[in-house]
Amino acid sequence: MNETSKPETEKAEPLQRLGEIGLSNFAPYLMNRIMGRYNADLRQEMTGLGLTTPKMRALAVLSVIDALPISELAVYAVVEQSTLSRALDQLASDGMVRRDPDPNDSRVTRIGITDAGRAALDQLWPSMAQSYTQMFKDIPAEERQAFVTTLQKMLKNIRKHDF
Amino acid sequence: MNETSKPETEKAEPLQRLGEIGLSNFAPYLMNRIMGRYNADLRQEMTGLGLTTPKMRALAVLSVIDALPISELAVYAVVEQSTLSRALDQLASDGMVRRDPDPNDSRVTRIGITDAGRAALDQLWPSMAQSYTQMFKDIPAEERQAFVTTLQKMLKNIRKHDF
DNA sequence: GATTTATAATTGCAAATGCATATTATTCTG
DNA sequence: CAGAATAATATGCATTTGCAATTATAAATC
Repeated sequence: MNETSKPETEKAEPLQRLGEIGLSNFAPYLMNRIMGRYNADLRQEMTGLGLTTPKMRALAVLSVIDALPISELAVYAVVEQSTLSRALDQLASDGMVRRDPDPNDSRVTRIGITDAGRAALDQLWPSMAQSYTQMFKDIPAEERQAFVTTLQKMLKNIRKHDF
Repeated sequence: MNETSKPETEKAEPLQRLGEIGLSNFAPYLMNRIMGRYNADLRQEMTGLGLTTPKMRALAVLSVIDALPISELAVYAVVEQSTLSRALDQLASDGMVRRDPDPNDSRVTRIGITDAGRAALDQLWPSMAQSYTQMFKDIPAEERQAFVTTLQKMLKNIRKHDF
């Protein structure tokens, strides 16, 4: 049961259909399902803090990598650029981020997280950590590690940017 | 490296922060990133077929499990019930699904996929399969299998329903 | 170095989304 | 079995979203 004979023609598998694979064996389905739950659970918490998913994601990324150009932040945060632009409007008016003009390229605006931004994220973090814990309940450290390693490979495979 | 000493008090780890873990080691981040890319890539294809993410997801689920009540379909498809309701309006008027009253419980409507629905999904499937292939490029079968197994455990851990 | 091409960010707008609620049907309780 | 609690679906509405177009700057080309 490996890639068998085929010499040049690459794979000639007859393109299995979803029904044959089954939802519960189709990784993208499972991942969407899991992240749907995770994000929905978090949304509740966020609402209380006046945050939305894009706003939270921006803050989360900035807490790790500060002073990113908006276009890069959009990639890291997995938010459409125009959506992010508006999320930043709100975050800025709430004093959670700053828009700093890039000194070298006046097209770019770099986003900085403020203390208030960090504080908001700190308030949310326990919920995120809790969801994380729940998600990996009874999954041993070794398996978690292998899982993350696979995810990293997958991201490399499909990302369009170098980060 | 197991759950160690702690008797009653559960875990006493000081709650590592995201900055310490790093984005690229935080599974939920990676999963969101990967699925964001996957979904965005697919959206382009879907637009050509007059589909949206909720519509496509409904069709995909129905291609595997037909005649689901709307509320169950919403769970499987990872779409808000109200959003799904409207997506089904469109699918129905495009002749891709049928709304069949449940004979035993007149509150429920069961959704059936039509030939046209299957046909639309068939048209989309190559793109989905292609994204899938790309995503798992150079990841050996064994590792893929382990990955899916972990995903299945995770779904069990966080889902709110029994399916 | 003027002109074309590419990149960053914002914004207008139509469509999609999620929440709360309404509506109808079912089940549970006493 | 009447009345209350629960469940399934649809809908009103304010907000959010994504796409396309716009504006402003930088880089490339001739």
